Amino acid sequence: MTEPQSHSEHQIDAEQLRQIFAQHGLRTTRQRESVYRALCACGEHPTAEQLLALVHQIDPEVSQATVYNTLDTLVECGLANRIPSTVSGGACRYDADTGEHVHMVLKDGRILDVPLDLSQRLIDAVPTELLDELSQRLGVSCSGIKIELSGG
Amino acid sequence: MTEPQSHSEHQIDAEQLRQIFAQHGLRTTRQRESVYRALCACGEHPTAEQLLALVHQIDPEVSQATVYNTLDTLVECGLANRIPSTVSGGACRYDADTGEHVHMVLKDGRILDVPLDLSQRLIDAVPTELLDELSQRLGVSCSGIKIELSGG
DNA sequence: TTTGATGCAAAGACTTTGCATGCTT
DNA sequence: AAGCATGCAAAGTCTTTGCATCAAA
Repeated sequence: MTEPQSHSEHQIDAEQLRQIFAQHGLRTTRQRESVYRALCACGEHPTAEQLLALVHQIDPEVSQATVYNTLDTLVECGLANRIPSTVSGGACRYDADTGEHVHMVLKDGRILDVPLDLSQRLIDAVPTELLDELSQRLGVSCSGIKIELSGG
Repeated sequence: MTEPQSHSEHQIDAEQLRQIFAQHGLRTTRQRESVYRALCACGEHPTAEQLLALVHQIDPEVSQATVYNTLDTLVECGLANRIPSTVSGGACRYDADTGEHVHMVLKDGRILDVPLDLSQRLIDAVPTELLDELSQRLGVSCSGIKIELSGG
């Protein structure tokens, strides 16, 4: 029934990753590659702690601090998204799929991806003219829209 | 231009508040009333720390721990909403307006309310049939939808 | 009077940071 | 060789909790 989503079929190989890091003035390290690979391979949206466990399966010599630092790096490079926790003080989750898509937050805290076609249709359903009107009335420009579903 | 929103013209008086607490098996205390009043009076969406400062203006004898506890209580009673921070480890913000409305998160971390009429139109723009289709495909029922805009 | 609620401080969860060492460039 | 990145542990931020005291019902 609940088939796992994985539309982040990592289109980024080692060489492209190196280039992206370089474009941001960053070095390519074994740890950064491991963290990124583990995140891409993970069907779910892991917390930093869960991700460390996954990373250790392929590279035991990575510290938790480096996972945190690297996740910040990946987010800055546009290689990952940070998903804030919905509960007080809860851990953020991370997503290697930076394409615009919708999440569904389950009661147990897990987060499912909404299939790309449905995500697109949901986002497209929001009329641009509403956002324009809003920008005018609030006096600030609207630069993004995020839709989040809840379910269980 | 950027006129402050305040469509939470606290429709709840002291007596109604008491009743709501009672319905949840909770006592009405001076601290709970103060925290709720301060939250309603606050045009912005304060953090727990900011709210303590506001509460102290009308009732200096309230502790930070009680503000945290009371905010949990208010959320459970449906008297407030918790808005998770968008940054790692950031403080949650709270909103006395529990009606369905859209938030716009500014780059500086502040959160604006989208005027009720626009919020409604944004939410209504999402087609129900898409959510139905999604529920079927993911095998979970969709119980809520949240739209968040970003701007600055 | 009987609990539930508070205040304080300590503990807990999550994340960041300082510094010496190592590795990428 | 130069300097960024790592690992470790400590510190920092936000939130919850244990326990004695207080107050609502």
